[in-house]
Amino acid sequence: MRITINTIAEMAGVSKSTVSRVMNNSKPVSAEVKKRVLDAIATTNFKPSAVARSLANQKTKLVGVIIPDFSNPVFSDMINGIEKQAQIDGYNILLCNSRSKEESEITFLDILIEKEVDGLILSGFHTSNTLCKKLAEFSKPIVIVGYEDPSLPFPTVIIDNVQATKDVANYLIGLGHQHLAMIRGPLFDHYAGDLRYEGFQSVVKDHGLHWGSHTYEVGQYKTKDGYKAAMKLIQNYPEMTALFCANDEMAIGAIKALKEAGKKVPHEVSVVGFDDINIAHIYEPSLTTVQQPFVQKGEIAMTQLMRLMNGEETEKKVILPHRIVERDSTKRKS
Amino acid sequence: MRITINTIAEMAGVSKSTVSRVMNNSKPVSAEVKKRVLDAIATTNFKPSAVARSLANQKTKLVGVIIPDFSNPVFSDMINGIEKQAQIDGYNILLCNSRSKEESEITFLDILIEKEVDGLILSGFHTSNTLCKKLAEFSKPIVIVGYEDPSLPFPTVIIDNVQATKDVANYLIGLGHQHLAMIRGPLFDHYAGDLRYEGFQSVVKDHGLHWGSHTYEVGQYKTKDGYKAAMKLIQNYPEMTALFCANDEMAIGAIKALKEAGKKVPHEVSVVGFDDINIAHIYEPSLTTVQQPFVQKGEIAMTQLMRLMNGEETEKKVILPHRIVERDSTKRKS
DNA sequence: ATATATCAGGAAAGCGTTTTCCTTGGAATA
DNA sequence: TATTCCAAGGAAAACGCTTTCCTGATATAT
Repeated sequence: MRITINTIAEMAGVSKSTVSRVMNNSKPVSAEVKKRVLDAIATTNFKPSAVARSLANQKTKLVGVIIPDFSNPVFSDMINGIEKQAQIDGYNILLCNSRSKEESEITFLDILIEKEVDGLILSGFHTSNTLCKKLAEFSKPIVIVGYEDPSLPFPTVIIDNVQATKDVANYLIGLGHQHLAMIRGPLFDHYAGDLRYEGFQSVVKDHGLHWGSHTYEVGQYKTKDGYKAAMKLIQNYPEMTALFCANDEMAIGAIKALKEAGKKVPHEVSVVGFDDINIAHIYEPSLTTVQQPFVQKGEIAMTQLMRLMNGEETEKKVILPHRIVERDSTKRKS
Repeated sequence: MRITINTIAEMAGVSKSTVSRVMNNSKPVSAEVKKRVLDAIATTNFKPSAVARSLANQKTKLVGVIIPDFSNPVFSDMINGIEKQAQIDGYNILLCNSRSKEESEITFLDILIEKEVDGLILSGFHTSNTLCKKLAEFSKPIVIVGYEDPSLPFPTVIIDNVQATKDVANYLIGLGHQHLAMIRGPLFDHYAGDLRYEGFQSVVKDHGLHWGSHTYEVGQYKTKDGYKAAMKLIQNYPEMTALFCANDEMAIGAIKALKEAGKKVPHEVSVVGFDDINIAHIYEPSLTTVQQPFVQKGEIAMTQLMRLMNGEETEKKVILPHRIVERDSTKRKS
């Protein structure tokens, strides 16, 4: 026989209402009765059922988190932040790895709705009509983290990707480089592919430097994409002395390609990455890159969500700081 | 007003029992009635509440996963496997990151019990008395993955750490090395610290080679630990030509130290890691290491758990294969 | 002294399902 | 034709809590 609130009520010789009141401090209970109840709870090691509790008060203390890939350290750091913050208010996270597949996103969304999570954190999402409709129907708080989606009306936590890449361009130009190239992310993706290109290219053009279809390539953020793209750039744009990659993995692939092509990094070509994942400072040469606060991103997203779940207001958009971390893969043009 | 099973029942002009039967195929319902119900469900977009369902049938379709660190790629791969498998039977995972803190483990365990998860996967745990008691009280299936704990009576999924490290020793000796050293993990930890030392050292001794307190160091699995430990070994054991590290991160730290000390890898010293994390093949020199199937580990752990939750039997211990991946950090002794 | 407010605690309804136990009408059997 | 079965579907209990509403007793105000 399972121990329930009734067991405790009987043992303590009170009604279950009283037990509930003791557990939740929801109404005063005389000291003497309270002691009897607490004793009964302690001796039986009773734990109230979160399921029953959720049904009764229509709160699950669960938040759903949908991310595209949690092998990616970028996301696991973020989840770390989310989880850390969630713990404070006793929330648990229901983690869903969509593997960037739209059908998974839909399936997971349905599951999370059925599980009646109290809120949702989205991080990389195919914004189809089906999805938008479902998100709209889901009448509980939602926060988006890591990317912007103008078609979605939810609070967002991001960094300023355009400004960050402008900074990179200015930094490289400041080092005396005149022939800049870029390996950008895919077009129309949600991982800031366009934004990061946008900023970089605009500064290069503003300085009247060389820019055209042969000065950049597109990659899918993987090491091998960086490698391939760099190989092409070496061919098409041999004057290049500085290369900016839209994430660190591609940057490392690019460095590999440059080495193989006999171009020394940083002596002949400076390379800059983006994200500052762990490997960036371990690799040799250690990678100059744009650092963004992933853990904090997760923390703030969760904080925002908790505010919303408490019925409070939040800013529509939080922009977190980024900074360039200078390491051994860049050097003043000699 | 919320849409519930009652709404559907009214719309279709049937009792809620019938609606439930249609949704679960739990009893035959005439084709005509079934259609009315399904129509009502479709037009209202009704989703039954998982909470209410859980309360009624005493199953949550949730499994708890407690891991010590999910920034570690070793664990995120495993979670990937767990999650992938869980999806098949419609289970969701409740992820708990204990950050290796015993109090967190206890707190999470309590939470998971309250949430009435249907099963538990443990991966790295401080086996205190409190914890053991709680685990015993939790009367639902538990599977342990990644480490062995003789004091716990639960099914386990692991690799043969002792054999793996024996293989490494034999491999290095086979390459002609006579002066082997090791950077081992902490004593008494659950991440195979002792086991990995055990196997390696026994083979070295069996071959009558040099072994003593100056031929190995202890590290906490981080890059900087590997670096420091290697520095000491270079001092204390300058004849060393082969170094085995209990994980890849320490191996990379060690290579850094060796380079700085002017010892070329692999020409003067061969280095072997353990785990084959992503960085191992990206680093230069790429790292010879022991590969273990993390994703599969997670998958199998979850499969076992699902069997148990279905009341089926499972093996007490599953041992997964490992293999040495030979890369550029090792070389025949010249 | 009487009327009113305050307080602790119990009874019962409600949360949204599933499932057991009935009822009913028609088909199959005697 | 009378009896037995069976299938479809409804009523109600159950799951384990929270919360509203009520009661009776004690304290306060008149």
